[in-house]
Amino acid sequence: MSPRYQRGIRRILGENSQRVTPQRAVLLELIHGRGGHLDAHELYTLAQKRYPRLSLSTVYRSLRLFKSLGLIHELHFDEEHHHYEERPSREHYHLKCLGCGKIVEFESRRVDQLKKEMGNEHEFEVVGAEIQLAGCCSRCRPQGRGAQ
Amino acid sequence: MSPRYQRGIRRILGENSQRVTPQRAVLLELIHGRGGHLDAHELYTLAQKRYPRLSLSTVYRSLRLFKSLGLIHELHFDEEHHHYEERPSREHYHLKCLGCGKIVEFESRRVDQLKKEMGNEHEFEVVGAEIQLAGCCSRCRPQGRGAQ
DNA sequence: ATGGATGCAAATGATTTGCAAAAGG
DNA sequence: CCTTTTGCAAATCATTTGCATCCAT
Repeated sequence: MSPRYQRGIRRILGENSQRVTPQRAVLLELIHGRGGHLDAHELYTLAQKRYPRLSLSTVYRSLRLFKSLGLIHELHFDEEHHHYEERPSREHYHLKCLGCGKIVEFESRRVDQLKKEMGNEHEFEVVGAEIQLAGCCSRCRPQGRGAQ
Repeated sequence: MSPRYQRGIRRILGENSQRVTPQRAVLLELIHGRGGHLDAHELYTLAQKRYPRLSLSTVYRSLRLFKSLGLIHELHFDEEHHHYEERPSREHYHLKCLGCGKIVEFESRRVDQLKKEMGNEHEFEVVGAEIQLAGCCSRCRPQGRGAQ
């Protein structure tokens, strides 16, 4: 998409002696462009519109590569498959509505405190946190807002 | 195992008009007895020692039932399959060592604060949290202890 | 040119399901 | 008894892999 992003891709792949194929470029652009939390199949379907010869195995191979290079994050919701998002500049977490599936991203200083605290308490060097809060958004509650 | 636990199982299954089969009893006792975080296959192998006729489909069917009754929790680590634990009396979270795979359970008031805070901020009624911290335990670091 | 990347189809791993037989209440 | 549950095998879904061909460098 943006030439700046294209350059970034080339640099990171190149530094790791990975080739920049059109398949990889399309996939990265999709993950970058849509802020979404796509799974492999959604990504496959979307990417095929731009590159019809694309195969599903390439999607999986690319996702594994991107993950290993730290370009993307894998999310583990309460499902049988994973979802993916661009690696965020700052670690963040997810709040998911059990009614409509809407996902809200959030950050919180409390999590940093939690990581530090648990690291000390259990003698761990904590390097990452994955948090999914589950709940019901205002649209999915009859009242429309408020607590309870 | 304990007759008290047996009675608990019978009550909960009975109230939901679910039969108490030896297969289910063995599985629940395993999940209850071992504090572990077993996956379907581990559970299958262990349960087969006590009930050799057991089939893997029954394990999966039972896990789905137990989950739907709220008897167990499903954990989503960074793997292709899930793990299970007995439903804890109080919600807790997990800290996993990337070196040896050791899992430490923890609770923290900070998480309750986080849930409340995010609920207000995003107009969600938050009903649950799943948290996995990843890190390196003292045994898996050369220094043996201390931070960084 | 040439080694890594892809497409395809087949393999694998995790989980679900159809169905007849077994068994809990 | 009668309905639910089970075991088995086959089906399904997610993901990986072997291999001949293709293509980015």
